[in-house]
Amino acid sequence: MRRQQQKLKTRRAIIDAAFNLLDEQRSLSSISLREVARAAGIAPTSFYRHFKDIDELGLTLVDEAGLALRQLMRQARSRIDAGGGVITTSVNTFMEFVVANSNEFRLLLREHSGTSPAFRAAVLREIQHFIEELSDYTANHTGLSPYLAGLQAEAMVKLVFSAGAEAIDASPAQRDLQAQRLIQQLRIIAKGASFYAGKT
Amino acid sequence: MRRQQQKLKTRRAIIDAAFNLLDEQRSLSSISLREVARAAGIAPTSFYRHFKDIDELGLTLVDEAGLALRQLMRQARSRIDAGGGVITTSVNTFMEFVVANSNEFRLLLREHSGTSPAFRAAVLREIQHFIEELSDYTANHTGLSPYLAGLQAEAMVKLVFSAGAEAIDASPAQRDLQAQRLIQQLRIIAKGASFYAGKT
DNA sequence: TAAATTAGCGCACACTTGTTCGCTAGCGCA
DNA sequence: TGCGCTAGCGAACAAGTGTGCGCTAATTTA
Repeated sequence: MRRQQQKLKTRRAIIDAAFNLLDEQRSLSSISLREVARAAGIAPTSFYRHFKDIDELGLTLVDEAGLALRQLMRQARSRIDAGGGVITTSVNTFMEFVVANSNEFRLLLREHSGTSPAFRAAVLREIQHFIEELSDYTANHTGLSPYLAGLQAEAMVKLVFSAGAEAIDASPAQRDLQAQRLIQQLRIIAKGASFYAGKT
Repeated sequence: MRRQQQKLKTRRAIIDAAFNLLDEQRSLSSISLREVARAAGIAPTSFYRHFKDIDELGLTLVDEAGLALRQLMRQARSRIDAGGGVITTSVNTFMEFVVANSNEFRLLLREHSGTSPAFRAAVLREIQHFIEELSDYTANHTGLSPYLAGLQAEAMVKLVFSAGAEAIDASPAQRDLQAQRLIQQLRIIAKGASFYAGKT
């Protein structure tokens, strides 16, 4: 059994090494197999024992990052149930994630508009998941029509991701300001949507 | 004088060649100097007669794309003055640009979240310009406070760019649907903002 | 007309890249 | 204990990269 554990361990080493390479200046398409192997402390050829491609590694990274974000949202929802505004709690949780897992978020951000169709699709799946969850939540809690809830959720998620993109390079003070602005913008959307719901 | 004209001509050839390379699968950081030179019909070393770096070429491309977009918005404003809804006209004009100049828009989109700080800053400047213009416009035409107008403009521009990112890979039918959704979302924001203006 | 400038080129160099091919050392099962 | 399996390695390859150097040919200037 110790054999498989060792294999999992170096697989983890590869993944972690790749995440660490994805800093401010690097993207998935710009890191090389050899570079990852070097950082993971293995020979370039050993990489193939764990991943068929560097693309396969990339998809794994996107999945891991998306999973981390999804887990975060569950955590945020539980906090909401414990009290506190929906919007404020969600935004603060999101911002915490962006700061604490900047490389993961950067990965999602870059590959969302990146050059690889497969990566783009993978990120889009994650975002769509996000929108659906938020849409269901607001439909249940506000009585908005499913269509309007979806419209609102889509707009909100897009704004949140957009704000996250700015926050990632900002100072803590700037980040607070951006969070405040974002919260106000989300409230505007919520008000606007409820207005349209009342009209129809 | 014919000497300088020739130089400008090959400079243009380089720029155009680079734009043509920036298709669905390529980004600024993934195109090589030699590749651009090959596409422009010159020797790799001749590239240096026109640009110091490939980064200098990149900044030139960002500037050109931003300029094209700005010119487009002027055109949109003139159409609005001639009649037609502000939101509808702007969205339609924007979508036309995305389709007609997909490589230019893709460039802005990718480098907005790309790996080069210089490119990111350049794109951000263009977007900020956008937001300011829209903010001024709405402040003048709706009587919203400058702060609220800015908040609204920022949210709108972010949504528009986000929608453009999706539209670029979509079929014409999908694009129409996305445009419709975007228009509704922008109206929601407008309504929400006016509500907040009335309250304060 | 003679001299100076310069856009463009070919050659060369030192690197980095992905991937194939045998090989070895050691774990896991019988 | 002995045998099979396999994670990991080193060498090698063909291809691509950025960039420095010196040259040519033609335009511009004096």
